[in-house]
Amino acid sequence: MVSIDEVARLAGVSTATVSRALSGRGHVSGPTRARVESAAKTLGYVVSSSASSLASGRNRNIGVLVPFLDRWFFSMVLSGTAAALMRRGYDITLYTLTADREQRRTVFETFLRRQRVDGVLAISIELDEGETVRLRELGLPVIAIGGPHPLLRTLAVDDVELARLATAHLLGLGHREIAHIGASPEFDVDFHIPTHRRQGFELSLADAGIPARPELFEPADFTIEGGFRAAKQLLGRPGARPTAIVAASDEMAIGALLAARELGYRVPEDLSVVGIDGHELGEFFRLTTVDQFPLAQGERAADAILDEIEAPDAAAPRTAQGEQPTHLPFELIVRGTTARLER
Amino acid sequence: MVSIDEVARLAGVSTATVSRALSGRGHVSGPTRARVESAAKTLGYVVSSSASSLASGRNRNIGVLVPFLDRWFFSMVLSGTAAALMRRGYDITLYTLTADREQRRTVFETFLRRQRVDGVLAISIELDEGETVRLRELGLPVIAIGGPHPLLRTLAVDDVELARLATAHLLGLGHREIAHIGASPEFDVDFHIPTHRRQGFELSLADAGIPARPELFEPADFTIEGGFRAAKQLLGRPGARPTAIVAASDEMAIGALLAARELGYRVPEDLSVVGIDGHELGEFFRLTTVDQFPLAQGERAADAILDEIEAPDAAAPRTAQGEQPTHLPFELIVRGTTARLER
DNA sequence: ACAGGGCCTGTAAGCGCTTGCACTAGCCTT
DNA sequence: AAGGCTAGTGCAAGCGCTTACAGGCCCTGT
Repeated sequence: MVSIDEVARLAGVSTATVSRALSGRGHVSGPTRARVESAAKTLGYVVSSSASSLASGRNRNIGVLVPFLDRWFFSMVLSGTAAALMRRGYDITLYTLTADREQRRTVFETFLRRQRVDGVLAISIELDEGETVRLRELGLPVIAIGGPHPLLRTLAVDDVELARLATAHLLGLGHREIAHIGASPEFDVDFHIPTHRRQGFELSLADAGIPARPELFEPADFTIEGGFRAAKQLLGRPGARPTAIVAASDEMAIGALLAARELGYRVPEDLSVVGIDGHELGEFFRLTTVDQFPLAQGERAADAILDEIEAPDAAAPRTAQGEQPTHLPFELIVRGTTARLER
Repeated sequence: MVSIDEVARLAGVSTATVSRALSGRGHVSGPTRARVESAAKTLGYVVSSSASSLASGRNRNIGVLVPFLDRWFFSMVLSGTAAALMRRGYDITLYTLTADREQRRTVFETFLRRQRVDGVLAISIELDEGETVRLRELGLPVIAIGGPHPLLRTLAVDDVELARLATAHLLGLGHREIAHIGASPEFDVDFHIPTHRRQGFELSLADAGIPARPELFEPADFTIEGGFRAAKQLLGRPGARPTAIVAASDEMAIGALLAARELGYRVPEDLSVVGIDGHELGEFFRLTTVDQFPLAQGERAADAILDEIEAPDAAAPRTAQGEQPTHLPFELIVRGTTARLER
């Protein structure tokens, strides 16, 4: 591997000047910089990250914590993050946090402490207090997507409002018997997303003067299959037939769609269904949904953390612990699974 | 951050001994090792990766190249890789290779040359010759999953056999009019996977003495929607109605299932459908498929590269360039979408 | 009893960069 | 005209580890 000395020799300057020319720090005259750059290019020189990190304390590397890689939502956020970081010349080191406490501990106490990253992005991941503390103790910028996290700077959608928007759409179409497919209590580990969405659903009904009816709530597990089963319950039950369903995720909404079809319901004529998330399959199923733009979420978080790292006054944003989460945008996408209630 | 000197002082030994005790290289007596370990634990010491890398040339870090993060198959392979690497104490640095040539070049010429990784895993990614050469020039172990790659050590399933197995299953059930949903030619960039699967399909038919009928082939784009459209073509066409379909991916098979349902076919009574891959949605749709265990593929590749890196005789495996790809296992999973042909 | 050979440990020389400091030269103030 | 600045460059001291080398010790075989 070619080293900085060879570049310095070829360009006829000291290694200090090469370092300054290539990193853009300190003063280097135009012609000198050009000579150095051309020498580096000729030799195919790239700074050694370990030597550079050791000397400067900077890594050009961000640690990203994710709970799963194989779920659509997280993949999208991660995609956005990866693209944005790469654009700005940063590497991304991936840490998958499973439920295995022992392994999680290793991540926080060993992997993240190797001084390999300049900042940490926690994507949609529930952290216990110890983990949060250990994260803060790294002394690095940390940004969480999805929250709230009491002690971390957080970017999150307002799940209550999200669900409220979905529900209001159905109300606006004249529906009154609206069911909700949410999550079983044990799924509520995830920042209470299901709970918040259920709250939004109920608040929206309340706004319209409609009392919540427990028999129109059915828990599921955020999968297509779960949504399918829940919808079968909801639609197969004697009495109380809803004319519309708000599912707390697009996967569950799609499951509901398939269930409805199997039971002979026409969608949207006999039943309206709205989902939440903006899942890629939504388009095929013509699913009306509230999109939360996960790709953009990832990009935004990546840019935010790099801004924080590269900010001259690094102190400012991090002191703002416990601040209100920054709210991310979402949008109702009306497609073909919701329609005005005919009576 | 606590440094090795503090640990040395607390344990009453030299930094050299601390390094040896903690890394397991060289000889350290039992009691000394114990003292060092306890001192390290007390102080919460973790070796600085940059200092360690600079001094030793080892990074405990593997670069992983993927084409997409948001497709189920790649996510699964990556999941497996991440889990296996973490188990063995390695970090994983992720590089997403898009179609943007310029950006790809940066990855090969800058990112990967920062001497940050000890090896590279190329997951299901088509590399042009220049890229392959640059990869080899890194002087690091490289393993590709999915191939073949002429110049790289490769782990891959035999796509011809995969499709052959799927087709043979239908033949074994008595089907003779079997259609195939494969890929449009422009999708063949991916190692000719579609082409190979089509070959397997046709070979299997030939084995049974059945001539290939072009009207029973329909191209699609590997998505549910594509499979749906293709199946509609196949099943809606006058004359030549197939009694079974082999789809080159589970997503397309699911699309076909939905199309069949919409056209009033009962599956599997009127139509058998078999997919390929082992997609998570397969279970819900009761899809018969040939599983290729992507998670295990990722784990296996990770273990293989670590073995190569940690092997005492590092020379051996890498000389074997251009060797035959190691073939990965696959297995027919019979579920509910295929049945014996009733006549 | 003594050479030979492990085992265990310390000393110190780097690994390849970055950056504080020193210095020079030119330019701007006053 | 003198002092003060700033830009541009080089020198050299680290950054926090790893490891070759050397030395001391103890065990073994003959």
